[in-house]
Amino acid sequence: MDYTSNIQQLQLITSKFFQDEYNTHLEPKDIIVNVIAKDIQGDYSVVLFPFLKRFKTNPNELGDKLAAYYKQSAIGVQSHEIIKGFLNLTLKNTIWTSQLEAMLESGEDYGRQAANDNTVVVEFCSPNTNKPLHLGHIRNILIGWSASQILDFAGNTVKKVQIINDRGIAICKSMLAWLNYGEGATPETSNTKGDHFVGHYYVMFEQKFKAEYASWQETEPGKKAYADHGKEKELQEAFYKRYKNQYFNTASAIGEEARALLLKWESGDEATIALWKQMNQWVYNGFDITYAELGVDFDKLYYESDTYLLGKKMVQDGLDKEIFYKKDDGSIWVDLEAHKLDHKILLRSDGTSVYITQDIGTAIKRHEDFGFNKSVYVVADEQDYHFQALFATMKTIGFEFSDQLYHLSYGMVDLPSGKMKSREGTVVDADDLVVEVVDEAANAAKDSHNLVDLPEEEKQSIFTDIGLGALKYFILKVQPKKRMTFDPSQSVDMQGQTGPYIQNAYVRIRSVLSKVEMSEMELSSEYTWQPQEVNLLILLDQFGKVVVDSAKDLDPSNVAHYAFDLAKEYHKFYHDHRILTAETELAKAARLLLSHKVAQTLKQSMHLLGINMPEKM
RNA sequence: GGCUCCGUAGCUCAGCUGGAUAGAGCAGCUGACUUCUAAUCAGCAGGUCUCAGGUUCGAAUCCUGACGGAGUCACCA
Repeated sequence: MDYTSNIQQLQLITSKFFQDEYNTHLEPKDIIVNVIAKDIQGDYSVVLFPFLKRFKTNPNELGDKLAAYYKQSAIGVQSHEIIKGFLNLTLKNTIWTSQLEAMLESGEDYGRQAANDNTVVVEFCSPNTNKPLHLGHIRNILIGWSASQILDFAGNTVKKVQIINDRGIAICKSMLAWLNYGEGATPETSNTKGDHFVGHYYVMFEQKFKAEYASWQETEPGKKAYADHGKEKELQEAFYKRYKNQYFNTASAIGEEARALLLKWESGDEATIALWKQMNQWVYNGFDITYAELGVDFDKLYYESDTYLLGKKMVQDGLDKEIFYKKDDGSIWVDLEAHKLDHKILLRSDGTSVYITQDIGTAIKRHEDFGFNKSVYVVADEQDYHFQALFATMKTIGFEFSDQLYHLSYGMVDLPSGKMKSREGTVVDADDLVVEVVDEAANAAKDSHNLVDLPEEEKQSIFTDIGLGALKYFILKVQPKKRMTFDPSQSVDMQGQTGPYIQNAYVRIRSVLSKVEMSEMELSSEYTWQPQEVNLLILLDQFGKVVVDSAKDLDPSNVAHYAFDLAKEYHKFYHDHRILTAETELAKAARLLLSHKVAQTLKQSMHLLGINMPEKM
């Protein structure tokens, strides 16, 4: 917890050097210290260029002075070399021993940052209740979960929440289809997972609607709509695509029915509410299974049906205070031009709420509940504008905490064939995907002699860890803001830069450690660390910085790449060095303890990604 | 069209708060298991960092502009 990395120490001492020698204050963090590039002699390098002009000196003079200063300080510089403006340092062997000792002392908490007073709310997943979760939700969930873990490990108090969009026209569509065609079926009678069950009726509604729309296009009113409203040179097909929503709201019989159901819901019609509750419950039961499969949970759930009224009230208040304005048709708007945005509708002319209305209510409730220092919304980048508008609206209303709202925007997931389109049935279902990756892991393990004797249940648990490890790592290794291509065949790869590769490094270590009594092992300052061991120590030393940076940027991919680098370096070390039959007892103990720390750090890194480590594979 | 984001090896991605010769993995080709777990390791090959200017000791990284791709600009969410 109070571990200070070598780079931090070098920065601190260098800052002190400039204070002592030049009577100038430099922020330690502004002093550039790098891990040395491969193929160059040394462990760390200090970049001298930035100081040369300022202190009217040259690299050799400054470098020698600095090196001399280091040598009398605690950092333990063994030797130095000045090359092209870089001061390259090799640390004393004993520094590595003492650093590893400090790491071991921190145990599982190595890398964890001291607790601060910040509460961070992280919203993620936030599904609609009319259909099952898909690949897009999976990226969302994994990013949100991992960001939460990282924030927690970085010292914050974290609250994981979601807003469930449980009301509105979408769920009414499913309800209507069930009423008309369900014949009283339930998830139990049809032996279907609840969310899929409800989704089935949603799809059914869309199909019926589509058919109705197609035949309407052949009727006189349908043709007339094209003639009247079609733009010049607009093809029929394009027009009808554009006109679909309007048709739904004005001419569609089935649309009329759905909207009538929504009105009944809003007026609190008992039977409608009961059905709505029932269908939502089916969906929640289904979601819960998916969350459990993915290994995620939430601290608090918000429901749109609970928050939209507060949102409406805030809009009314804002109107009363003339922060917002009303158009002649009765719709209420906010002018966000001061924020370089547009005008945004807050309430429809019929008084019903739109998306942003409930988001206002939700933000307020959330602030009341947690008094957060930061509230993070994990939502795809297609909603970038929406969140700008939401935050600006909150600011316009006058909420101080509006500056603490943050949209963690992530890119949408594409398939190799292009965009996922529900209409074309190319959406990858979350549950199917999980089954697929776990099957693939089982398939890859069928020849493993390490698992043959295990009970079936234990094997299944390992396959789940590995399959999910592959899937989660594949998604999390990409920076959130980048759009990513999801190639199903690549996502189940278990070789190279993958989750299983990292898990394998851990498993190898665990296997070795299981053959000795670790409590008898002691580090000795007599042992001279080998280059590959120093490489591992350099990586381990950086873990805290990785945690801090990842928390600051809300970027799990940073942790993912770190875990891979560490695993890769370990695999190499493992290949080239004997551990249990090391040259000397000193070497054996040193390597065992080093391996132990690597295993712990790998496990912790993967934990931050929401990935479990199996003990065998 | 306005605004926002992205553009690095055949493919998937790092590196981006400016630092040394731009890195991994996959795919391709060569090798290494009677050995602590080969889901591993080593090697070969693969680049105009989209392009053009600018800033500077130094630019994949910062700025400007172009080109290419995506998103958004709903009384949808």
